[in-house]
Amino acid sequence: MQPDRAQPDLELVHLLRATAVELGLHSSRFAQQNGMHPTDVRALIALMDARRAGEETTAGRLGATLGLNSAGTTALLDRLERAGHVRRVRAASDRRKVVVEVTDGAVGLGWAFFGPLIERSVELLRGYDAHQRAAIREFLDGVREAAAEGGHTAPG
Amino acid sequence: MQPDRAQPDLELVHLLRATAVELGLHSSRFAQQNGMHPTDVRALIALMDARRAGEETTAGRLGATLGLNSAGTTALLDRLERAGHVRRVRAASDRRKVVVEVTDGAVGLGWAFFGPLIERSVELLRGYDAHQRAAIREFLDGVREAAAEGGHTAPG
DNA sequence: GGCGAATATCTTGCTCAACGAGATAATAAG
DNA sequence: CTTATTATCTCGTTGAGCAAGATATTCGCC
Repeated sequence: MQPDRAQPDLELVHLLRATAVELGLHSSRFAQQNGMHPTDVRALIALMDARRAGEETTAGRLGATLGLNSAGTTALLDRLERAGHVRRVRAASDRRKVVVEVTDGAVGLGWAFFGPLIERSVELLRGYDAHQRAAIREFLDGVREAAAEGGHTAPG
Repeated sequence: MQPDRAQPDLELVHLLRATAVELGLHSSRFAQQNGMHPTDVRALIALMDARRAGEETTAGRLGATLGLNSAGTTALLDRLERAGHVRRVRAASDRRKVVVEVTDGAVGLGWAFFGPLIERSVELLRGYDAHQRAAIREFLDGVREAAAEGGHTAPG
């Protein structure tokens, strides 16, 4: 297991890592441009993912997804609400619960920033045939699973 | 540009993002298992990358890479040195500079944790032909470049 | 060779995200 | 109606990172 084998496959693995890093930095820029912290962006993404899946997100569930304790989750929601990115709504069914709703403004902000990147990615994918897309899908899914082994943070 | 189009290409973009997130969480677990913070792991990775490329890394250069100011960089190096992951060595040519060296222990720690994931990734890649690998490489590289482009402006 | 400017790192004092512990409010069980 | 459970919030503390400035080394100039 030498660290420096000039192997084409290893180069691709490094490229995947570099891409992951660059995506993280892209999110950081979004955070900084809007006076937010990385955690705030992660929270908004988690909330939008849940919304896309048609699920309600409570404060506790969001905190668990992000790996925050209750105090941190409260502070996070305070920041996001103060900035107008989310609304706290007491659940009608169980009034202990606080359902977190993303505002339209935050959704628009996210699309304006991440939209171009997503569109560019889709455009890139159009250039490949079914065989190639299957390879991309399988490779990414395989790496994702391998990385997820040994500790699970429940997705939304 | 609706957020919820059930489009195969969009699914692949989401998969890439999910993979990037999972790789980030994998690094976080490494950090937590070794009593480190995310920044410390980023620093070690940057140092090992530089070493792989045969470059010396000074304190200032490392801080610039990570986006830390000098105070933060000093504190980071204090943590890493206290934990035995790096050594500070005054450069012989310019004794103002501090060259940061990763210890063998830290390298071993990193390989023990990230090695299996890298090997699994290489193994996955062996299953694809040149055509498919080219697609993976081009797609990842294209997304990386798109994400690296700074000029995305959010609406006011 | 000595002096001031430039460079690289470290020190000090502060801010704020996140933690632990526990309070408060609402629901569920007996 | 009383007690246990669940969901969120409050209070006090820790520590990563920042801004500003101190310290140490090198370079340019004469």
